[in-house]
Amino acid sequence: MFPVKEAELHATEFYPGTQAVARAIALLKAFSDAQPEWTLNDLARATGLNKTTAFRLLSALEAEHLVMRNPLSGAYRLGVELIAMGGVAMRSNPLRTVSRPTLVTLAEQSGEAATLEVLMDNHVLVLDEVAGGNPMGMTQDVGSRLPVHATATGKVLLAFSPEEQSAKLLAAPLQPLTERTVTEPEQLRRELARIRQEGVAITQGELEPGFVAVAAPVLDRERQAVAAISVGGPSLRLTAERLPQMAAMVQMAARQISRQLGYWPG
Amino acid sequence: MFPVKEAELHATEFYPGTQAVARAIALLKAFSDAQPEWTLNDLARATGLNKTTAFRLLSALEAEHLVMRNPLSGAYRLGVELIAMGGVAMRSNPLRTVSRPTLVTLAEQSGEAATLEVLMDNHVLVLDEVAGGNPMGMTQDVGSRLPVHATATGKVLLAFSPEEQSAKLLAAPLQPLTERTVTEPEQLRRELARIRQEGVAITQGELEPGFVAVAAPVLDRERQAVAAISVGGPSLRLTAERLPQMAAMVQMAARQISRQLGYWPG
DNA sequence: ACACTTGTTTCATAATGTGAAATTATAATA
DNA sequence: TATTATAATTTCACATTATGAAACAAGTGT
Repeated sequence: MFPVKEAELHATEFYPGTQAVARAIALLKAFSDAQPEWTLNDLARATGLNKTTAFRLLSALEAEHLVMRNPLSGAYRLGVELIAMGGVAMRSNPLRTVSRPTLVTLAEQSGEAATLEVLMDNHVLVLDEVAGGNPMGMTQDVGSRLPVHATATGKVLLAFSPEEQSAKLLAAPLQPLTERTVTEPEQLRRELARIRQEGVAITQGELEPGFVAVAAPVLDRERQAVAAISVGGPSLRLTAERLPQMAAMVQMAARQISRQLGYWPG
Repeated sequence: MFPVKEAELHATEFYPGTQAVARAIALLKAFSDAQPEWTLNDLARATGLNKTTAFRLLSALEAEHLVMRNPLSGAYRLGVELIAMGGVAMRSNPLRTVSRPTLVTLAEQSGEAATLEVLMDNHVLVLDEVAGGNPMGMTQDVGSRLPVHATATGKVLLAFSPEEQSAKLLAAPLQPLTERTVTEPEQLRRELARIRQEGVAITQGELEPGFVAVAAPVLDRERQAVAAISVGGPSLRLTAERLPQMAAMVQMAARQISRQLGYWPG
C-alpha cells in the first residue's frame, strides 16, 4: 500500500485509525524557519505523500486557517490560526506559568536575557524569554527550535536525560555552527559528564560567535530534566570573571522552579 | 449519520474526504484562554463528537505533541508543538514581517505600545506587539483573540470590511466588558460610519477601564482592510489633547504599510 | 457495597480517505 | 505564437481507514 520510501522516512507508528490526522500534522511539521514556504509538489515529495492526498489535506487545513497560500504563487505557508493556537498553548503552559516570575527576577538580577527551554524532537524549544535590563533581545524567538549540541540549555538537558535519549542524539552528526561548535561525539560526551557533576553548562560562541550562555536544569524527583533555564548575552558583558556568579544565579533560579513544581526537596 | 446537534453547532462545510482532519482541528480550536484545559467527556460533548472518536483523535494529537495531558487528572491541554508551530507561523507571516519596522518606529514615536491585528473568526487576533518606550506591556498577548466591538482595531476592521461581514458580527449579541462598552448595534453602526469617513477608530475604556487605543486600517486596492494597527496605553498618558497627533501617527504608519504591501497608491 | 462518572479497548460495518489518471492552468522555451 | 514542460485541480472506482455502539476498567463519591 505505501511506497517503501514513506515507511523509511516516517518510521513513526501512528495510533490506528488516525492516518489522515497524522499525515496532516506531518504536513504542518514540514514548515520551519529555514523553509517557511512550500509548493504543493515539493511538500508532497518531502512528506512522502501522494500529491492528491497532500492537496486534499492542505485544503482542509487552509479552510481552517492553519495554512494560508501566497495569492500569487499559490505556495503554502503556516496560517494565522496557528499563531492563535500557539498563543493559547503558551499562556496555558503550566511550566511556563510557574517559571515566569523566577525568569523575570533572573533577568533583572543578571541584567541579561533569561530563557526557559525544553527538549523536543532532537531540538531545544524556546518556551519563554525575558529580555535583560540591557534592551535589545526582543522576545523574538519564543517558539524557535535550536540545535541541542550547540546550546547551553541543550547540553544541560542532555546531561540530565536518560542514557538512551542522549545516546540517540549523540549518534546523529553534529553540525558545526561556528568555529567553536563541538562536533566530536567523544568530546561532547565528556562535557556532558562534567555538566552532570557541576549542574551547569556554559557555551561560548558555539551557537553564534560572541554569544555566551549559562544554563541549569529544572529537575524532577528522579533528577531527570524537565526543562532548562539560561542566561545569555554578548561575550563582552558575560566575561570570564562574571561567569561563576552567573552560574550561581541560574542554578538558584532553576532549583526554585523545580521546587515550585513540587519536584525538588522542599 | 451525524446527530443533528453537531450539524447545528458546526455548520462549517468541510472539504470532502477530510472529516477526520476537520474534526481534529475542531478539537484544537476548543481550547482557549478562558478554557485551556478540557476533560475528554466535556470536550467530546462540546465539539459534538463521539467520545471514542474524540479519544482517538486526541491520542493522535498527543503523539505529535499538539496536545498534552495533565499527568494527574488526565485532562487535555494544548501541547508544546503548537508553540513551535505558532513561532514558525509568526516569523514567516508576510504581513507581520513587512509591518514590524513601521510598528517599531510607531512605538518609539508615540512612546506607547503598538500592535498589528487582523480579523479572524468573529475576533480580532493580535499578530504583533511592540512595547512603547514606557516599559511594561510585555509582548504577552501576541496570539490573543480580542472582541471586535470593544477594540479600536476591531472597529476599524469592521468599518473597512464588506457589508455582509460587519452585518454578521453586528447581529450577534455585543458583550459588555466595561461600563463604557458599546452594546447597542445601532450606536455601533453609526460609529462605524464615522470611522469609515475619518479613517481612525478610538476606544476609551471600552475593553478595560482606563485603557485608551487609537487604530487605523491597512487597506488593499479596493479599500478593504487586511489588517489594523494601533497605539494604546493608559488614559493618564493618552489624554484628549494628545489623541489627534496619535491618530495622525497611526494613520501615517498604516498607510506606509499599505504601500509596502503594494496596495495603496505608491 | 452501591451507583455514577470518566477513560480506554474491542470490533463489525461502511463511510471516508485514498491515489492513479485525466484535466486544467501556468510558466518556460523555441 | 506554437510547443513543451511543470504544477495545480478534479474525477472516480476501490478498499483501507475511520467510525461509534457496546463492553470494560478504573476511579470517585455516597
